[in-house]
Amino acid sequence: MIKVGIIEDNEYMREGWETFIDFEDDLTVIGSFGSCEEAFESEVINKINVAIMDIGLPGMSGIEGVNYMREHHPDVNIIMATVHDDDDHIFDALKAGAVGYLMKKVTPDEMVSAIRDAHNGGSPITPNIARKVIATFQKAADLEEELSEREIQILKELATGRSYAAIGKKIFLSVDGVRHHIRNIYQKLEVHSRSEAIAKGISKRIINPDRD
Amino acid sequence: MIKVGIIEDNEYMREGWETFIDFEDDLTVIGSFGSCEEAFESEVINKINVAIMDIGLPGMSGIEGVNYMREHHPDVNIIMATVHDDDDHIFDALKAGAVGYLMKKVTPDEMVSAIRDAHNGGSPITPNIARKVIATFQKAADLEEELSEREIQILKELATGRSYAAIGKKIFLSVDGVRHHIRNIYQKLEVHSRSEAIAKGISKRIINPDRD
DNA sequence: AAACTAACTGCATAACTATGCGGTATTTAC
DNA sequence: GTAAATACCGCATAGTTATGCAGTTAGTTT
Repeated sequence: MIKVGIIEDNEYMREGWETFIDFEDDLTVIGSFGSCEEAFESEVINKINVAIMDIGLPGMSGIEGVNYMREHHPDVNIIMATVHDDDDHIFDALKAGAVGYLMKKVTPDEMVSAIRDAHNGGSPITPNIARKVIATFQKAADLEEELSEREIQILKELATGRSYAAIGKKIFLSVDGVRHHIRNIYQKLEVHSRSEAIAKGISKRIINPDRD
Repeated sequence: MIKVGIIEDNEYMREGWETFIDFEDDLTVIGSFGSCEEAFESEVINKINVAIMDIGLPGMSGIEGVNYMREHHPDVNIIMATVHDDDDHIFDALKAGAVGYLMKKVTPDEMVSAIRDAHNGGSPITPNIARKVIATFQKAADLEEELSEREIQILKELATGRSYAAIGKKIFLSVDGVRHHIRNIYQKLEVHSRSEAIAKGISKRIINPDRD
């Protein structure tokens, strides 16, 4: 039995969700709240398995609520359910720790399916939003010139904080040889400093410090 | 009618997929190949709407194939279907441009549902992989000390390439005042240079150059 | 042949970064 | 009162970065 919590200020929507979620054999709504504050004061907050969270709420916003939940009730899986389909809301919610993101016009079938998905370790996201999220992993195709393998290698080294001299020692070039490549990198990335090159290189998925 | 292409070196698997995909009213397999090279030489390659792509293929790998498709047939939606559930394969595939990622043990129902999802602008991903992908957006919780708002602001400025003096002018501090904060940032992030701070700040989702 | 390009190198120099050391002012706790 | 922590500031200095200018070598193109 998946225990569901709903945090949504519109009471008609809240009751509508409650009704069709409770209709499912394996789901039960154990708490339904008009605001985060109300939810956090309840006795059931730590018994919820999956929470459906609106973003635009009175008082504390849904995103702030996710931050709070992540800190105080980290085992609750939170799905955002909202009208906001802009990047800021999407990525702020994911950054805060939401595991799913649904547009409010989602069908009852899709909602219960999403709850099960989230409970089973998945990440239910409305399709066009999911595509938007996945697209952020794609290597940028809008650079006029691609960096060579050598340039990418050097950019990776820049991101580790190494000096030109240390990089040169590692790849068997003089300091000025390294600098020559770095000039090319800056030109291709249309930046003017090491800092900009690193930031842009990571943002455009040319390098990835977590995995390189 | 969604036109499907299959690129998979195991012929039994290929035929199995073909059979149940063709069984659907709205799906049809218009091409089935044992390798990327074979697929790219075919006359139907540019008619495919959704391609199911293995990663471990003879000759060109599936990920290299995605890179090629993205360049030559950018309208084809590619779903990886593979046994590899490690980060490198996942993120290399997404980086290359795959819109979906399925573990091979996926059920026939899930596969056809994924094809429709991808065709309709979504991003079908096996649940535990999707969760892993979404988790990369979460702000890191493993830092011993959180950066203050002021420190985050300064880190954002560092990533733009501004000098300490320019940053100080912007936020009404002396160069040495800025430097004082920067020392604190380095300490909290456990880094020793501007470059490392920027790379780590982006990786840990403390700052996001695309949106800041 | 000459011209062009890319990779590597060098030198000079101004600006910038990071470190060490020191300080003041304010707030909080004992 | 004292002590500790935080935010801001200052100075000196060595190391590093970025720019401008120049060069050599090898390969490719005209």
